Amino acid sequence: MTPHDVIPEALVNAALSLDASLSRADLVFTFGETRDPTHGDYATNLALTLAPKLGQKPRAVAEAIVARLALPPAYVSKIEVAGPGFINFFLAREERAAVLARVVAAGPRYGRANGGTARGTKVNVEFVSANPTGPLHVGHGRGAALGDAIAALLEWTGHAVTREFYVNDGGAQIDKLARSLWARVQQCAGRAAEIPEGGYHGDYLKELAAAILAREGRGFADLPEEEGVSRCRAIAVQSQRAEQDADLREFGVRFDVVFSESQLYREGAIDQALAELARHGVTFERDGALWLRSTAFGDDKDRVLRKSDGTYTYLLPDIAYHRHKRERGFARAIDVWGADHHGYVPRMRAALRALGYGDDFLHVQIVQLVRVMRGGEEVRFSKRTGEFVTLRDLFQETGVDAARYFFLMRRGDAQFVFDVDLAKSQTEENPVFYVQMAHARMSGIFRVAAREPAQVTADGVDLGALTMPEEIDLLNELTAFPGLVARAADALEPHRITGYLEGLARIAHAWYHKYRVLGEVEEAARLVLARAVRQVLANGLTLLGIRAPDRM
RNA sequence: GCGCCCGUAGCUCAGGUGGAUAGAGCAGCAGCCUUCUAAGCUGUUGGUCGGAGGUUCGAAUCCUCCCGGGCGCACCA
Repeated sequence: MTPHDVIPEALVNAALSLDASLSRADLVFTFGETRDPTHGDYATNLALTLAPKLGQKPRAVAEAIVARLALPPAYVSKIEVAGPGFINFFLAREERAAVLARVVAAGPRYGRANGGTARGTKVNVEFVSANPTGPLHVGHGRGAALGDAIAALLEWTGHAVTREFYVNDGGAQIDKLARSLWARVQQCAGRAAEIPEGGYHGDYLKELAAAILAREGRGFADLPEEEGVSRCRAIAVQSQRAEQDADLREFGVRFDVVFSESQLYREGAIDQALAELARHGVTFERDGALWLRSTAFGDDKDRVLRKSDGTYTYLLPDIAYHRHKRERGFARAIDVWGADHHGYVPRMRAALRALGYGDDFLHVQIVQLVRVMRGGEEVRFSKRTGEFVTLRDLFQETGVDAARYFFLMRRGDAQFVFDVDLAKSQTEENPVFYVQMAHARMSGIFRVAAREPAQVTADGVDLGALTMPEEIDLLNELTAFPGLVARAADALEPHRITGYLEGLARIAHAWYHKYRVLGEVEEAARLVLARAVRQVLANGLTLLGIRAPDRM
């Protein structure tokens, strides 16, 4: 039980006792850490929001609530009504230090939710989902880090999460890839051949073509064109998928499910989706094509599902895919998409409405494209010209930890400039090193003391010895962590965790620099504090998929 | 033209779903190593929250309009 559980509960009970007509739904208020220590440790605006409903002055309501507040004995040292009607709580010293016992007891699980409303809810997080037409670039890396962290946040708050990768292995892009590869095979065999219009010019197809000829023999180039293209298609998809998987694995991202578009065709899911849309009466024919009446569901124009040439647009398999997710039992589907797809959101949402799904089923998290800076200049990349900044290039240069951290330290929907030089630097300016260094320093204390952090507990230790301002700050920060994780998960915003870690690391560095642990009269208490700080730094980093090293 | 995202210190960005005097980090300036990592710490300068209205006890946050940037508006994916 943390102050975040205890005090709000007491507030609710006190408020309800004020007036018989009040119900829990009337009590809308915030409770949280204060920014200014003179306002105590925690504050609530309950009286301010309640006053209009009761027709009384906020400060009078606040006084009435305080008078009826039933908190455990010696829980707070002071409660005051301040400003326009805030209620400020000053935690008793023993209660503040009690967080250390909670951290020690929970260990790597500190910050995970162990109860609540959405326990075990099945959530599907689909991310990266790069077409198998080439290597992963830095934008995919950002999506990978973000999707993985969002999935982790949901796991930490008790959801049953499936990490999923969708492979577009049908459609025109793959056809172009296959024909581009076939052209490279011809060129490699010494024949004149052109990369088709809109095809792929990258060197990786040259290398793949050479490998094919080496493996299959030069007769491969003599196959009839359609057979050659067909075999190139299978080889190209398989090869690109294998490379993407290898990159992702090294980047620390693992998927539970890799789902192929072709599976939807094989299972008849496309036709089923089409039939269900027809059954809902939301399709119509015009100009030889089959359309979805998406304007009836918030889209700004109707959309083609089946083109006049009989083939399907991308929308239909995508509808079938999300219907498939629903039928697999997921209560929510979170899709992490690149910014270049954001115009696609309204029609997807409209399609799911047409199927009768609630708007809370699909959440599309847009991830803005990444610009890469090195040596003060922007590094350009383009699939068209074959010039790449691949994800692999990036994390091999900066390290996986730095790359992941950088991708996560900004909101996903904000534009982002990746400073390669900063990510590589091993100084305080680099936030990931700064945070990891704080963890390493806490570890260093135990190394010098020749003690295992796990063996240091709060049992029998006088935690009242922790009285310095930095120590009070640290205790408050540690207390705030579980609530922060919950809010970050709710908002699907991992960058809140990096911000928290930098703040915690800052105080930890200041504390470390200013006070000694070993050999001081406060040693026992400070060792417990160091252990708890180390644990929470590690938990936050681990959640984000970043290592917490014991030495740098 | 329409839609979505964004505009906060010189720079890069936070700002807990409307709260108290808008915060960090870099950069700048001034300091700190016989000590568990100076791979660090301390102090300090710096603001018309793009602009104008509105909603209310209270707005960086919500609404409207305008300015400026990015992206998207296919019988492509």
